[in-house]
Amino acid sequence: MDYQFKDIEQRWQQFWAEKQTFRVTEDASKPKYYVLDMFPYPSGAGLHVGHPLGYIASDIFSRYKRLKGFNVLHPMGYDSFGLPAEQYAIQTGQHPAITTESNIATYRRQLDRLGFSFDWSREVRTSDPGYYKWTQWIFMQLFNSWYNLETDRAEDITTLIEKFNAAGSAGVKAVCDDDVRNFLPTDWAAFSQDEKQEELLKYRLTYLRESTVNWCAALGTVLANDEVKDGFSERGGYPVEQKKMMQWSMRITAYAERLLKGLDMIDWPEPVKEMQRNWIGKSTGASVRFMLEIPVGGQSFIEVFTTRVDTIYGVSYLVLAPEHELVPALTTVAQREEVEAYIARTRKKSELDRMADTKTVSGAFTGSYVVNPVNGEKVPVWIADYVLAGYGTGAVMGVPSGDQRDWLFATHFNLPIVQVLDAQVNIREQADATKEGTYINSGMINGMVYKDAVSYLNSWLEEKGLGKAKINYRMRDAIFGRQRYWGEPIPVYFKEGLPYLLAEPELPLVLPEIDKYLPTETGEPPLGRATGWKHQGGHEYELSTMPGWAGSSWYWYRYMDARNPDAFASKAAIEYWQAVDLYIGGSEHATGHLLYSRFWNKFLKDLGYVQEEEPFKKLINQGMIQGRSNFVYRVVDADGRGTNTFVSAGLRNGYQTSAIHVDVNIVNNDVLDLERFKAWREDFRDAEFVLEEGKYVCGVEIEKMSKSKYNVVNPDDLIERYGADTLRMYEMFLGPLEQSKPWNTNGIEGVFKFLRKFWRLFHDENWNFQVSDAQPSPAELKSLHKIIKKVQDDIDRFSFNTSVSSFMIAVNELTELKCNKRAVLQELVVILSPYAPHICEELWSLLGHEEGSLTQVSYPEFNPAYLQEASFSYPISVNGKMKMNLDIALDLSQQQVEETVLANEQVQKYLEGRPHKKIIFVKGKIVNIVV
RNA sequence: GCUCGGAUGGUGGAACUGGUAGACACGCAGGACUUAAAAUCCUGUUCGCCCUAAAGCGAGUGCGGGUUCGAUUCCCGCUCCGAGUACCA
Repeated sequence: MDYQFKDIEQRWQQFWAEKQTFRVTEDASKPKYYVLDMFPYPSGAGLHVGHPLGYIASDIFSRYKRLKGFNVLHPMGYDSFGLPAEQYAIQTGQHPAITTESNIATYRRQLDRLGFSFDWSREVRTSDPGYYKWTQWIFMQLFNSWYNLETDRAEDITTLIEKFNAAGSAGVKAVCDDDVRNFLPTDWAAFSQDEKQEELLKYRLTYLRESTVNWCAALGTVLANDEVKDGFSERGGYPVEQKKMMQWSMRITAYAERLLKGLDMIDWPEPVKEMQRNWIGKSTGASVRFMLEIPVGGQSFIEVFTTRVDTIYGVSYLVLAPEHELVPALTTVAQREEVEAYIARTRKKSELDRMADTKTVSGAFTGSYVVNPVNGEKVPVWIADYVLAGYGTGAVMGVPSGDQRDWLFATHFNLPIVQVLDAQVNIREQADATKEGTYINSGMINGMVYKDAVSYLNSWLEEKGLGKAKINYRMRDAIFGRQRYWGEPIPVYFKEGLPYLLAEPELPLVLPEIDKYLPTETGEPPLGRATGWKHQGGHEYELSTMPGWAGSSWYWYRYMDARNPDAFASKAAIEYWQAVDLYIGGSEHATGHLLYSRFWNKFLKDLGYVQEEEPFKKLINQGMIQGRSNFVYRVVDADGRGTNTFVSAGLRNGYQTSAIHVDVNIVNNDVLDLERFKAWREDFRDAEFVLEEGKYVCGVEIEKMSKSKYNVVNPDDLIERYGADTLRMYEMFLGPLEQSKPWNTNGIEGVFKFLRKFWRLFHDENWNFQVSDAQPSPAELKSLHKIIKKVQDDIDRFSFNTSVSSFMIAVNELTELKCNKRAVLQELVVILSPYAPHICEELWSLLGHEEGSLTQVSYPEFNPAYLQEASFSYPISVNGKMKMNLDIALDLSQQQVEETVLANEQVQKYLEGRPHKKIIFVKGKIVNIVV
């Protein structure tokens, strides 16, 4: 029979499901390999053709690894908490759980049709109470932990209490809030329970604190920094403003250094690592105290952070952020009006304006002065919005000669510019940030070089108590609460305004039913609507829920032991599977999911629950699949009204037209199917066309794939027409996995033809299955062993597109050779099976093997002997220009080759009688005659 | 502005450590089969010149230089496109 992909694919998908072919267990006799896909949020739109790209690649890799003898964990699940289902619930009243459930069913059906080798018995859903019980449990561990800088790891909060008992706050080096109290052991003992809890909260790795947050009024919730892009929410694009609120946060800053260092140990794309480095934003410098001339507001100094302490003799002013807490106290009566006006002005500027407008210099003088600690000079204190309240101390020292922003500021306000290094040039024109040369005008460091000056100043400042070396990070603690319904409830209740954890047996704290998915009348989050939802009937629960990234920050561990009711995963399972060996997903998660996951992983390691410092050993970002839109051009009449006539793209310049998106599914190779177009929309029924060469050619544009642009290509349609094996191979054939590219269905025929041709190798001209047991010829073995090696090399470097080409070459060669030898074809079936599993299973069983045993065989052994040749057709070039080919035996020496080449008549013709200077000979590669 | 990635035929792309540029496929053109169409198969297809044709000659991997017997590949300088990031002191 001809290649009946529909029957074949249905049969094997059913077979795999019934026999649970891809179910894995921890098998100590085999090496393990963990292949993970970023699990999807099940949106209502279902999968488009771009989504499976990464899943296909990871599936090929998983199947290949199995053939190579690995015990492969390859699971799939759903990140099923999230905003869209909740927005839908607000509009329709439908419970998000119901929407989510039906979306998951659609996803599952679509995934199943692609023939993936997932172990579905390990499926997870983040919105399942059996799953989020453990998300809540991890939250509780974080609440019960603090970060000890002496041991450089998270520890149980009890070790902190012991330290307080033994030596008070002085005995503790921790990552904590800025406003921790100083106390003696006796003070600690005298604190009330509430006071103790309040103090401990400043140390916990998840904590409640009044913080400035990104408030998105339209979504009714706060957002983390990575969920905000250019002042708008990443989801939905609504405006975001700064607001002070009591919020749960995660002390991710405690792990800043380890998150940074860990990047050097993992095999990730450099851009992702670079983005994380920038996000963490480490800078090495010093904090320096400038004493106030007159102490104000209980403060006697202003602290600045600088990366160039060596330029401190060049300071001609200090600048504070307009929001800096000392500004009101520092402002003198004479300057009050100007300062207040300036603050009012900056406040009015939105975040966006402030970012867009980086050119204009602005600021105001407070009227106060500080003293430069190194030379006792009087330094004026200004405020300006180029200093950010949120970074460092919110105050900087202005060194106009070394920093361009300071230079612009000083020039604008006529402040002095002092040269500090003899190597600085042109500082009248612009700042020179060089570190070269030796110091001048710089008191005690005059004549020193950069390195010495920095360490000298740092120790001098530290000795005097006026400053010290300091490392600063740009990364902030992550806001962890969301004022939304469809997320994990935070397992906390309040007593006397202080948060307390639930007891472990009370988990999971299940999301309560509510009447409407909106905030309460008093502005509380939706959970405030739940009636009678109180801890043990008395205390208020926390009403915000966890953010979207909570459930995805540890899910790879749940796959290891997905149904365990007693632990997030058993110790044995974690010890066996360890970490993810290959992780495939989109680069949009570079600073969100991938950073938070690394953070939680390190935390779980500190507590001894997991062993690996880094969760994802190798990461690959699959490229985005963009949409490719097609257009028709409607002729517009003199009044600007659309007519009933559509002109082909090549002729549209002769007309006044308007471009209309046309469904890409009724266009083939940019040629419009006229009948289907007329049937597509009622108003096009009587359409008339101006054709070119008898065809209507559509215009093309690359855009995002979306319904409104009619450019969505659904995998189901393609599977219907060509089958899953064709689609799988075509998606790989499109180009390198990591490259972004527009989807174009043109060309899928080529892959389909290939599979038919492959099928035909096993059949005679009447489609009867027929293979021969005869010995393969050397040419056939050569083809086979070429592909054995090629595919193995390609998969090892994730170059799936090139293997598809090689398969085509192999099948072309074998067709040419009329090869139907079992010994060759059988091996070929194994090699192709990761790419096109259905057809290969079918042929495998037709070859007489036990059904389904294809997944247990080994990848064929490569034998280089079959590729060895006696001679090679050398390209002969003259002065590096290829002229001709010449067949020469491979075992000849350089001298023999030279003689052979020079003796050749045609070669002599190219030399035109010129004597050769030398002959370059690279065995098996090239002969180059230099004249 | 900074960081990263990219640029190869009409199109997607290949060329892995410097060694025959354009594999493989799409599209297109021509042909076979067919009453016809579809499907299938065969041939050609980087560009230019020359030509009935065969053959030949020249140019060619964004642009300009360099290293080398030899450069899509390495180095220097630029142009354009894409992504991320942005007063971070």
